[in-house]
Amino acid sequence: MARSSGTKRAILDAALELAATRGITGTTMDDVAERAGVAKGSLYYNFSSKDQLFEALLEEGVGSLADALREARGTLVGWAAIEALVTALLDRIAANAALAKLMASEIFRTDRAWQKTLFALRHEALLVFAEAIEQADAAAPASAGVAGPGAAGGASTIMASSVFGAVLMSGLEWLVFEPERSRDEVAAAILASLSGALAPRHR
Amino acid sequence: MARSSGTKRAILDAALELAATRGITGTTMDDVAERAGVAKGSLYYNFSSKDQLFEALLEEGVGSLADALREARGTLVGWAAIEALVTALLDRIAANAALAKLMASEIFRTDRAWQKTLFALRHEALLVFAEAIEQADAAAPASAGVAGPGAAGGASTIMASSVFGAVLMSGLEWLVFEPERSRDEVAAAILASLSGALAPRHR
DNA sequence: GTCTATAGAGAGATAGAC
DNA sequence: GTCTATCTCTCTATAGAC
Repeated sequence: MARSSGTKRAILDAALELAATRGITGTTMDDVAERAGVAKGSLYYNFSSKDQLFEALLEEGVGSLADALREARGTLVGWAAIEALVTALLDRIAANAALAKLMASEIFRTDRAWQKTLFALRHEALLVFAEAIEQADAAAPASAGVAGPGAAGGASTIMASSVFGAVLMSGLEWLVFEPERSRDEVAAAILASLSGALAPRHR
Repeated sequence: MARSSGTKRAILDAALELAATRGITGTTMDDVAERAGVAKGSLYYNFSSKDQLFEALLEEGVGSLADALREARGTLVGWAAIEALVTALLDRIAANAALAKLMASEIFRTDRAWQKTLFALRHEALLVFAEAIEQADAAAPASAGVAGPGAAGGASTIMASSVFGAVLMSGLEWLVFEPERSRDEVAAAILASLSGALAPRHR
């Protein structure tokens, strides 16, 4: 469900753009109304409160992330799956930098009205990574210093965060501070850091 | 310089704790005063404004990070340097989770009064990683699909973000959502993801 | 150097006309 | 379904006593 009259969409878009730079708490309903080109009353006609507006925004944005990741992985396994997930996530960050910034700043907040919603969505997205990692980790050879397959000993959610964090931070570093780089260059750098380019050959 | 009378310290500590969960904009000067056990007037006696208070806080916290990282690296090179940096950063995140949360949520904001200060400090910390990476990357064998040493082709700041992001996100995932795990387990999972545990043996 | 009290601006939310 | 006008509360910051 997208729109009643386009107004809802305009409000969500305006709210996202503003919150990406000022943060949610720093974005006022007056700002959103002005940017969306509607009156403040219309905000409250479409959303019951500021909290509810941003919950809807995060639900829409982060909610589709897990689907996109699952689709990107498809039937791939092992390192190919990791590669696909990393580049898909990077592309999504590039296509929606505002949402990525918002995610980065909200994901570890524990006092929000929408905390449960966001937590569930975050968990779902991480799970796609964790599944691919469990499978790839089991298949890969022993890694340096740690005993064989399953190197992380069941800590696949931590490894998933690790990969997710690597992509999110690099992606935003690129978009916010080094926009002159190409997408492929950034993707290659991330994949290099994850493929052991920094490690010696003991694996 | 730490204190005039302990009041400054108490204010900074209170501000950090509150901002870690509510965010800076969501933290009021009244909250800070109450938690610090002083009157609001004392906040403005010690800091000229709310912005200045939080700038001082970030400067103190993030500013010491680069020093700590440099010290952790010491004279190590190659993968040993990366390992030392990763574990040092993880330990610092664990020791100061509040600051880590704050960093995660402020690092990509571009509208803050203290933006220039924070950018410079962030850059300094990333540089320590970038230097170690340039050296390790040049020394390591060819990585999968990409031509030999210097795999990232000068994108060492992106690789640095990648490693930094991996540690920051995993560290917070651990502290916020999976505190029952041990530090060593988390460190091992992060290092595994960076040492190529997920990649095939083509390197 | 720390307090209380308050000024003044800005925030979320609602009422009611059109 | 959208607007304008306004209510009420909260926030930053300051003034002035102690």
